[in-house]
Amino acid sequence: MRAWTALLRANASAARVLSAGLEAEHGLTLNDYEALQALADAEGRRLKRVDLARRLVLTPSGVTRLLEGLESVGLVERAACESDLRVTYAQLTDAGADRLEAASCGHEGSIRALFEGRLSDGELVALAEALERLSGLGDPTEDEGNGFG
Amino acid sequence: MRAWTALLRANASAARVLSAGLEAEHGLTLNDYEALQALADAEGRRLKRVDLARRLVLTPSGVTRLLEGLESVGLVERAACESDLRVTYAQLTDAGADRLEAASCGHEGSIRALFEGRLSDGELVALAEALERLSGLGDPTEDEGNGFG
DNA sequence: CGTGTACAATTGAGGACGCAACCAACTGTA
DNA sequence: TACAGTTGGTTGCGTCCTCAATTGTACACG
Repeated sequence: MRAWTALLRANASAARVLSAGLEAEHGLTLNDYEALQALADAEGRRLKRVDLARRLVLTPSGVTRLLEGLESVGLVERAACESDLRVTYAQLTDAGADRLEAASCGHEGSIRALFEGRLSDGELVALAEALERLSGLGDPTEDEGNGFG
Repeated sequence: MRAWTALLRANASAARVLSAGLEAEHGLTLNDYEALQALADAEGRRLKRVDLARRLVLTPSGVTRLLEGLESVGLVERAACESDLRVTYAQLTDAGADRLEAASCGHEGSIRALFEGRLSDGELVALAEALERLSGLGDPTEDEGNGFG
């Protein structure tokens, strides 16, 4: 998760503004964008749908619906898993990578414009780190050595 | 906005857990709770609907629907404004104050339990302060001298 | 080799919320 | 008084997301 992702979650109105811009210019919602980015960062440009859900802080059903849209326009496709027939990978297509590439520059600029002058780089990092530490709070599956109990 | 409110916004799963508990025990969603609290804190225990919307980071239509529920169970009622016939106040009733009182202790305990061990008090304050500084980010009505521009 | 439990993914139903459009009332200008 | 522009509030509609239930597969255990 990039540094500012958690900050956007805390700021509904900022997220809306960004999402609207992204949608107008590239036909992507903020969640679409983050899904593409998660896939682009992943090994082989693909992720199990369950893992993508965790990464986006969505339920599996939310991911199914999110990917529906991305699959229908060819930015993501399904890929089978050889070792486990239950899992379906979400695989970033070349078109998806291109779209992400096209959107990322403007998007990151928008983010910088939003945060600039409000938060120093140091603060941004500290904040993101602290929020990161809280991520998964309240998640029933949270036992990944978070320095807890 | 209390210190942890912004932190909950950044943590969807934690917010869901709290909301579920609140709903099971007191019949209130997290937003219901925060609306009651905003009214309880306000002068005369009442707020213009527009102001409540800003406080809860909701649009006016969201507030209309949120208050629908609270009005239907008698926790909030409508009150007219003498000087401006357009405005309707959301007025906390005695029942609403009682319900808030009943819920607050357990709720704050739940929050403490969630955050405890992850964040020191100092970190909590620093984080909340920084998030506070970002609040309203992207809001078109943001011209309150945020050191921007 | 069946049988029970766990898990990935999807589907149907419903909730929360934003946006756009709307109405009513306030304000300033002439 | 007449009119335009702004603001408070509500409603219709669409979107996104969760929850609960379901299907198909994996894996342990007798």
